[in-house]
Amino acid sequence: MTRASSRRPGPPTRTERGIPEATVARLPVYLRALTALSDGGIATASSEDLATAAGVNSAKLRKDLSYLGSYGTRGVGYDVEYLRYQIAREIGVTQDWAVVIVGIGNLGHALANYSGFGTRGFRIVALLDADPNLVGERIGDMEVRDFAELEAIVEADRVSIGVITTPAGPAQEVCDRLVAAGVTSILNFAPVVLSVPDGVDIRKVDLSIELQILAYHEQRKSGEAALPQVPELPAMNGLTDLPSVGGGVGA
Amino acid sequence: MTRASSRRPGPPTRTERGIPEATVARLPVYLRALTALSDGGIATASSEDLATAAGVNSAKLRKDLSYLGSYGTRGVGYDVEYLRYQIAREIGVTQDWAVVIVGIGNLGHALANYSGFGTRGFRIVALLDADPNLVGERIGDMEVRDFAELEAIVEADRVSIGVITTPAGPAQEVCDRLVAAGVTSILNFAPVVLSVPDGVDIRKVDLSIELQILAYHEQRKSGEAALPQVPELPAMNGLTDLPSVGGGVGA
DNA sequence: AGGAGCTTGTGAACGTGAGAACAAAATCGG
DNA sequence: CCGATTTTGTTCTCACGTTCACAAGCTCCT
Ligand SMILES: NC(=O)c1ccc[n+]([C@@H]2O[C@H](COP(=O)([O-])OP(=O)(O)OC[C@H]3O[C@@H](n4cnc5c(N)ncnc54)[C@H](O)[C@@H]3O)[C@@H](O)[C@H]2O)c1
Ligand SMILES: NC(=O)c1ccc[n+]([C@@H]2O[C@H](COP(=O)([O-])OP(=O)(O)OC[C@H]3O[C@@H](n4cnc5c(N)ncnc54)[C@H](O)[C@@H]3O)[C@@H](O)[C@H]2O)c1
Repeated sequence: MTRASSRRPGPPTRTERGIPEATVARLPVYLRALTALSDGGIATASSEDLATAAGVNSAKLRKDLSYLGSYGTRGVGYDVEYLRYQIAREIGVTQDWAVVIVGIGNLGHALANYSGFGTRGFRIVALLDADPNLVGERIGDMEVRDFAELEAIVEADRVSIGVITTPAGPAQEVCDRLVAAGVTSILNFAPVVLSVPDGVDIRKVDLSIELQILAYHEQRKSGEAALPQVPELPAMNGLTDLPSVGGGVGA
Repeated sequence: MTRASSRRPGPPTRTERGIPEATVARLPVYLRALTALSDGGIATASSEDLATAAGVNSAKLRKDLSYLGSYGTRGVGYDVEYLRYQIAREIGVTQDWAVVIVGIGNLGHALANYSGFGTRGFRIVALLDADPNLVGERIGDMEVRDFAELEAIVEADRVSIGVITTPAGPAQEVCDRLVAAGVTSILNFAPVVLSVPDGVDIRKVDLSIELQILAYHEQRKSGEAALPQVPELPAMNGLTDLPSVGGGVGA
């Protein structure tokens, strides 16, 4: 509210260091590309190089980077190490974030075994499950602990990120417990829409949805003019016959 | 190119049954919400009900559904079963799609054990891995087969969707093999940017990126006015000193 | 039969994102 | 030291996505 109250069509009125969501979502990709270049011994890279490595258009990449500041050198390009550090700082992965995983079944085990976290700014501090048969099991150098310990762990380790890999049924309940315990960011793998209060960020990873999106495009590739234009299929009749149960869904 | 070549501000010139990507990405969510309502014995639901269940704004939901046709009844709402069928048909999950999974490590095992596919329009026809020690292992009612069998399997089972859960290193090579074998849609879990020819769709699921996006917002929540405005940090000096290795990244 | 009350489908306004294009800045060769 | 060359940072324009707001259409009650 300090400046830019004129509300003119001008530039999107980026709120004080506010970076567009679309850009935020690409920064990690750039970060990874830079790390790869760095590991390959490359010290300097142009926006074209980086864009290729990240799989985006170079104009977009330059504009994205311009939100962070002017970290390139005209006529030369970007210093790989320097830019990498700046992006890491902007994202917030120069420090380590403590993470808990709830629901150590198929997927939870896979995540627990995954080594790619530590190297990327995250530290798994606890594996939690409600099943007494699982509690105590060792996975790598960690041990599955009882979900009841959640609150104590969140407080002790200053956990701000929680990962939900329970079945869909208990996911909302688990989510509520996480939020109540003080977790303010949640990554959800369960196929449900979780509701959280303002101030809590939530992202979901949903395999079925990804596959269905692929299926849609796949169908259009093969189908094209194959299917009858609009099948005008089964019973639209059922509707008028119904006693109109409608209305009350959930809340 | 048939009609609407006037290029006027008018409606987005939806190409013959072309549904906006953003809408396609939400249809699976609606489908799931409808299935839940259906299982709950609800026969009719308003756009408001559906929107709540799907976690979106009701105007958006109505507009999304309007791309499929007019399947609702004014003053009443949508017939749950009927709409569910129409969406499933539009996405293409009234038929089953054959899927292969390549790379049966931590994540591949989890996916192989996951029961949520069959019920959603997908059928896993093969689990493939290059590691001879894994080949032959039974997972559920399937057996891990050698990656060399890929081409035969793709042809025999008309596989159009492939899932990559190998490490990042071999992912591009695996991807190329899949494409060469005839797979035209790929879901990639490896943290690399895969390049594919036109006509092949690719989607990625990237855990680290999701966590980093959460971290960014998390940092802004806690930080706000805590950090020094622009740390103006380390060596931008390094740049001018360098022999300017720049240029040749990859290709 | 006619009007009251809902709820859909969509037109229009607004906001965000992508990409082309170019001026400004830096290097390098002469 | 100057002009050619390279590559960034930014401006402008167009496309896409979201949300509001309301007329059209349906049901139900009187
Ligand atoms: N496995 C996959 O490949 C896969 C793929 C896509 C989506 N998913 C989704 O991910 C989630 C987990 O899948 P999975 O295959 O690992 O399931 P799973 O059944 O193997 O594991 C779920 C775990 O959660 C635990 N749990 C249940 N209720 C709990 C509670 N209230 N508090 C704490 N822990 C609890 C269970 O004890 C179990 O260990 C599911 O929602 C599933 O739909 C899984
Ligand atoms: N495990 C996780 O939770 C997790 C999380 C995020 C991302 N990922 C990514 O998913 C991928 C798989 O992870 P993971 O933990 O299951 O790894 P993993 O090492 O356990 O499994 C990889 C499997 O791929 C097989 N493989 C290797 N090269 C192959 C080839 N050329 N052809 C066929 N198969 C081949 C290996 O034999 C192995 O079985 C990785 O790219 C990883 O970065 C994993």
